[in-house]
Amino acid sequence: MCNILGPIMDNYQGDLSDIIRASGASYGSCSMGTSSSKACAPFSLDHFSSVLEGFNSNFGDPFSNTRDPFLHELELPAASAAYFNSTTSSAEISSSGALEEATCFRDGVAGNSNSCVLKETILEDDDMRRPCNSILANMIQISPPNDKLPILSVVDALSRTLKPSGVGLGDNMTNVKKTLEDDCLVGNSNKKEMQISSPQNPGLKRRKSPAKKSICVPAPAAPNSRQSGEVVPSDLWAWRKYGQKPIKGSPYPRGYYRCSSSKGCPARKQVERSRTDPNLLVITYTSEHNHPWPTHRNALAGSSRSQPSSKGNNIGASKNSETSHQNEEEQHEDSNSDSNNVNNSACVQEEKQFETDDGEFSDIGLPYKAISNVKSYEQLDQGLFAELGKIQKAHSLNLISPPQGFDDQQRESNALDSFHSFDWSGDNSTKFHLI
DNA sequence: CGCTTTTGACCGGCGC
DNA sequence: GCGCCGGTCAAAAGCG
Repeated sequence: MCNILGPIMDNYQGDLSDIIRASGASYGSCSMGTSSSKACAPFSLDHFSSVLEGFNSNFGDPFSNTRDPFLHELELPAASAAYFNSTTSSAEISSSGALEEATCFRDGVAGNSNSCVLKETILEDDDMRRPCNSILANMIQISPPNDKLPILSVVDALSRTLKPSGVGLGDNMTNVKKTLEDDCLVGNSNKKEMQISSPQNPGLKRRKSPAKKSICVPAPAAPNSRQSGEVVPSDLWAWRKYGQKPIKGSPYPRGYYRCSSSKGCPARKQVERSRTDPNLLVITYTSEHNHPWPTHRNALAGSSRSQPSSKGNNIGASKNSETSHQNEEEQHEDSNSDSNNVNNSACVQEEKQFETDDGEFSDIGLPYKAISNVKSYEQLDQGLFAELGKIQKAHSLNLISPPQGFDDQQRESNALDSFHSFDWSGDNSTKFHLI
């Protein structure tokens, strides 16, 4: 499962940010330690901190600023996207460039929704057919090659950026490079299950639209659980719900949220359950924050309101975990007690693997030692995510006021962001899932 | 008081 | 032009 770069590079048609995101997935997969993670090299703590640093600077979503350092410089001519499930090597391709619906994969295990997909959609003008880029957990999306940036230089840059602390990743990157040489640069992009539709779609006309990124995460609670409300995975931004609409073709309404951290912030997000898998939430981020991410959430009042006494059709309305840690804790407790919560069970299983396997990563630099001795999974969570929170907190200041020497290379490191804009300290089922 | 959620109304884009 | 649909607005009410 760790070897994510393999299927990517076998079919590589993307740009640097794609590779970096792929590496982010690999990072997440490897460092958390599963039975298959031995093949992956550990990352240094510096790298991990950089990853955390990069999480929060723009979108509330995990991949907000990953696009900027590269895609803003590159004018990619076309877009097609592949969604990889590294577990099964299956892939779906989309060339539309527009987000129709986030695709949620399962890893083949019934009821185990630990595979998440993120799509990024950038629609800027009528001719714009830019790549959709994303990874989350073991799901990877790649996009077409950029003829202005040689792929090998992309890999070189990635090799520098990843700062592997061991030899394994370096070897992996070498393999990546070789794979690119062997496959991609000679135009062999049709492998495995991958089906790449033509990126050229001259007749396609789209209206102007802000960048959109969509992420699919396990729903913290089933719709029919004790809490009728949608529990949205929390991130570090404060969001205010401003609307909810039933969506045609979906039995679940879509909630509309805007950033309440700063007045006038254009950031928006939409949250809805996947119509194909109610256990998954599709979160679509629109526009970017125009302010640093908040050091504290200023949205507390009214966030812990009790459920409405009537109008039971308000799926996704009565409880919002976005700004309420109390809600998150309740949800945590709820999901722990819900034996039918398949997401939770999947998470527990992964954490158990991690707990018994931490010796493999004693030199990683991540706070594994603090985790290794905990007894319960809850303690495991608290230990890990408390440490992550410390790192995150420490680096938040840098985000607000970047230190001198915050150069392009560091931004590249930040571009390796991945997962932490979701609240890792609350709901068990919404945490970053170990792979 | 300041924030939230809820929810019907409103608006604009799009297809016919 | 009309209807559908998605996105937003704003008033009402609740919470801390």
